[in-house]
Amino acid sequence: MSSLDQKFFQDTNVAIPPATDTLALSTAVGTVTTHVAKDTLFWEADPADYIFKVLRGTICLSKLLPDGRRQVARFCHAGDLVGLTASEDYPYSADALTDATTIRIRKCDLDEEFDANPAARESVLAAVQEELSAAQRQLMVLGRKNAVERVASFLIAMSEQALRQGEDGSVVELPMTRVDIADYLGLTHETVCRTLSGLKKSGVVAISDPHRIELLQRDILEDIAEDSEERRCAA
Amino acid sequence: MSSLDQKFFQDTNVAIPPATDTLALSTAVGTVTTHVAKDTLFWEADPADYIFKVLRGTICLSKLLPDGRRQVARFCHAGDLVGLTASEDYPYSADALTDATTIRIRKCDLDEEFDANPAARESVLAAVQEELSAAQRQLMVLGRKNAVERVASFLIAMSEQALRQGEDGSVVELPMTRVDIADYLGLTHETVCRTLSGLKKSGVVAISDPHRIELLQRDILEDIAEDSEERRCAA
DNA sequence: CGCCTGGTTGACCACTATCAAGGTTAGTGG
DNA sequence: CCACTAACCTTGATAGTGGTCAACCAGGCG
Repeated sequence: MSSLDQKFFQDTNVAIPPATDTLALSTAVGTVTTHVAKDTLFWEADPADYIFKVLRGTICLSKLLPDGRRQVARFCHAGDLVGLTASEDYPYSADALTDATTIRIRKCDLDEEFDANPAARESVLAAVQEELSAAQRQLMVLGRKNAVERVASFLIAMSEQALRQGEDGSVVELPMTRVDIADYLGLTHETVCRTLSGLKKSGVVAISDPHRIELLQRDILEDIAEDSEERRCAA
Repeated sequence: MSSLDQKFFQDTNVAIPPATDTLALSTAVGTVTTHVAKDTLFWEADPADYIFKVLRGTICLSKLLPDGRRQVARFCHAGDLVGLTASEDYPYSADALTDATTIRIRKCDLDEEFDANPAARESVLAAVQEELSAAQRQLMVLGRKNAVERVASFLIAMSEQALRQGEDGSVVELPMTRVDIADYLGLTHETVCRTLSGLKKSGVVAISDPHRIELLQRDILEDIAEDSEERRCAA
């Protein structure tokens, strides 16, 4: 087993939450792959021959309607698996938002790995369950929350992601554009801008650079995200 | 192995799609449980000690915000697994919309089954992947589709469900109320009513009974659901 | 330097939520 | 059997949130 092989299934960053950790896997064959920003790893409806494990960078998973409307299903960070699906074809496109490194593994090789190492399937099952759980939380965001609540939920989630990476959760780096955020939150980029400006004006966040947001009052942001009497505070 | 045990992992209805089929499992211990309409199988945040396999009836999975706003994550039918989660607690409540029968199995027993029968985990992984894929499709519905498109998508999905059960897909039985549909589609029940009335007026569907909808022009409904120039046809 | 992409803000308006009323059906008790 | 009640469904009038359209700004790059 080469060191590359090992790497696919080991923790690849500071801290990966247990549920998305594929540590238990051990002998699969993968290829380290680098992507520059705006690279497409694969397109929606392409045959799903490979899965990717993100080592570094941010990957954006999105779907399109025939008329061009776009929905971002997920932003993937170090430790996340991309492209694992039961179907023949990818159900979404995957684009690198930043320069990124992944380990790419053929799906059939993964199946072999599963046969050789049942614990591998266990850890992948846990990862998919966690992904499902996140998708269901996002259903609540898209179905029932208003614009401020959506943006607040997003900022809190990004902050928690930063914390998991060992960073300080009080500052959130946003590798994606306002359009990406809007397509993730089911809003327009204008509404995302306006809402962020509102939060800034009310002192809940500070925005020096568009891609760097400081959470000045995290507790209020959490109240806004979760429901909150306080959600009118930041209009 | 009792016949009850067998039953948990076998096809329990006319036709269950491969991806959600848990046929491969064979020796787990489950208990047949009956529920009357409006029964709650479990509440959001209860300890997730059991999973359920639906044999008959419709189960509604939903989440609440503190202020009472509700989002339905999924309607479960015969063959579906309910309550399978990586977390300690259920991430949603499960209510029976109709009288229903399930097989209930302790999570720890399922884990034992997995150890004894690795193929079991494989089939469960496929089921969870299918569920994830459905959730991601629903993200597009909630994030990017308007009212008519959402309702059309829902009717088509229910029709496909009926087809999988061996029924005629041209008539859709809706066991849920307008409020349930609204909470699933991120709309209000008034908007659901109005939209259905619009589709009825334009001749796309017929609604004799509120819970029985006939798809008179399935092709148009599909066009509306998918994007469509035609989506103005039914306002 | 000029173009292009991305971000921000404003004016206006449409879609859907909200509020309200009335209708229908099923279940319950007299 | 019928009256009463309570869900549930439907439709109408009004209002508000967020979308659309438009303009302008800032930064990066050819």
